[in-house]
Amino acid sequence: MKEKIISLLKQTIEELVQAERIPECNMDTITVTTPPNKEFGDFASNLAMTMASKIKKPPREIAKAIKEKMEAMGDIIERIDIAGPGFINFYIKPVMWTSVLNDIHDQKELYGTSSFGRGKKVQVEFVSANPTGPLHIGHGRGAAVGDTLVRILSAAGFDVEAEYYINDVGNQMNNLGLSVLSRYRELFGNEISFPEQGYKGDYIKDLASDLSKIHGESLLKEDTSKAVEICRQFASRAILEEIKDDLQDFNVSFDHFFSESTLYENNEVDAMLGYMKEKGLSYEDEGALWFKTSNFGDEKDRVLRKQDGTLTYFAPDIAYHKDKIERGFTQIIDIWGADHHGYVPRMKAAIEALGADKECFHALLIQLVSLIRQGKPVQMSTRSGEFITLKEIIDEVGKDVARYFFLMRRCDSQLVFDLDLAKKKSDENPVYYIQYAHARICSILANAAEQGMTPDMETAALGLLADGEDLELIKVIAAYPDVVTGCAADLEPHRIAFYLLELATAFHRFYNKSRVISDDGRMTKARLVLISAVRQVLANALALMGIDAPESM
RNA sequence: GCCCCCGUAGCUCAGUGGAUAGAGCACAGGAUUCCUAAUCCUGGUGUCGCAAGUUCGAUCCUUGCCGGGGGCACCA
Repeated sequence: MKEKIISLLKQTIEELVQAERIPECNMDTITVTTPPNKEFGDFASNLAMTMASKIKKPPREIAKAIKEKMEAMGDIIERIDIAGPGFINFYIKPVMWTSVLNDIHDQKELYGTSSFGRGKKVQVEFVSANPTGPLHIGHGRGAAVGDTLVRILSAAGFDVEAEYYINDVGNQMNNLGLSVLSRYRELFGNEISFPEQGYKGDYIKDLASDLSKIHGESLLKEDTSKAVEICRQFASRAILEEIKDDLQDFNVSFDHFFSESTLYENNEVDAMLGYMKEKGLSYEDEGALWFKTSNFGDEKDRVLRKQDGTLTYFAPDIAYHKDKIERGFTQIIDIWGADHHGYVPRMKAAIEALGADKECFHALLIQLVSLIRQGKPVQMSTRSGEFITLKEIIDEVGKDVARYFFLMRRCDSQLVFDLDLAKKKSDENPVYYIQYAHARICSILANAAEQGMTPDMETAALGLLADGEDLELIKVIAAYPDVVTGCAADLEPHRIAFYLLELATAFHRFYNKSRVISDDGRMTKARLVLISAVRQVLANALALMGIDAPESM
């Protein structure tokens, strides 16, 4: 509907320009918004005010010219008001709104999708936790945000790939092997000092125990380096499988798991270093190899290869992003924990140095999650191995509630996850409130079906809905496509969560004021079409968040 | 010291270069012979952290300050 107003407005301006009533102007900046108050119409534009300074005419005069022209050509518009300093307020003919019911009926689960993204290739990389331990609650937020963003971008017409980068090379992995080996030796009574930087969680003991069932005592006799290698491989594979299981239980899926080790196998890291040298972007100093990130806006240069000859984490990461660029993505979106924000300028520098447009790279930073149980914070520390895992959260509150809670704040806002609220099956819990709206509609539709009535577009008199509570509800579902494209354009998945709450509220209000199945046969038919459309939109929006739409509760 | 994010109702948080800044919770009262009461309705509160600047217009943009969190590695 908003799109229709914008195109009408553009057409009007063009005609006014041709008639030389106003001079040429830029049409791309036309904005149409939903006004803060119903009294100001269904849509409003501040166009006349923004044009006023450029063409040196009073805004109300410009608005008047637009109003006269547009009112004459509108099948959609009932009337136009000029208000305040020069707002143009549009009032849509009530009957026009009911056409959205036809759209929803025709498009079903595709209602809300668009060609906004024009099929552009986009990659979203998220979670990417090292396979050194189970996913914890912080990863959960990243997973919920990333997966939902992928679904939204896809709905908005982008060609999206979801990728998980596995850091399966380097110190952390060695550390994992050492930790498991120590626990393994412990099992056989060998008192071995546990590595200082080792992983202390109980899952390490479980892995050691599994290993002992396969290998018996044989690893005790191996060289330490070989034993560590065996432990490392066994543990990282097992942990990665567990991560994948957790993600599946969380309704999160990836198109591609990208292993860091393949960068070395395919010589991509060396190739990147060669590229840097060739372009004169790297230099040797104090025995280390540096990358001139300061040429691209970073505050200082960064080390690629350390004095001891080993590479920093940054080096393979550049090679990884080079690989992404070469795969032809027009947008590369990385979802990181907010503690990595200092890493953004150097990654942007790398993207630019690699010859790509730095605007194509977006780092979405996810703020911290803290847990509250019985009003008290739950202490967590990765180092001590005391952290709440994603699996524990899912087991305790369920996948749907967890996903919603992770998405009910803006990404850059810290999140307090209240476990008691999450488990409450009452009106305080927004997830059940929303799902209940869907279940209620299903229940009404089932009752209607028992009486031999199903929603039928052909025979329903939709004109009956162009008023009162019915119209209010229609306006909410009509806004849905704009919400989806808005989320995609600004990379803000949390807006779906807020929209769902708004839609559920609108439906519950409608339910309490109006009966769907009544003695009035014509109204019953029309409202069955209406609630069936509402159900479809609830289901579509819930699907974007990866949350179930239950038929009964 | 430098950098990033946040600061909006009692609490948790949305929101916007524009019109009277919103929701949920909490608190109080009310609604169901009828499609699920996991529901709805009615109540009111704001120095949009502080100050200056840009603007016809700033809670929003810029700068400085205050407060909270995070980051400043030849760790990953």
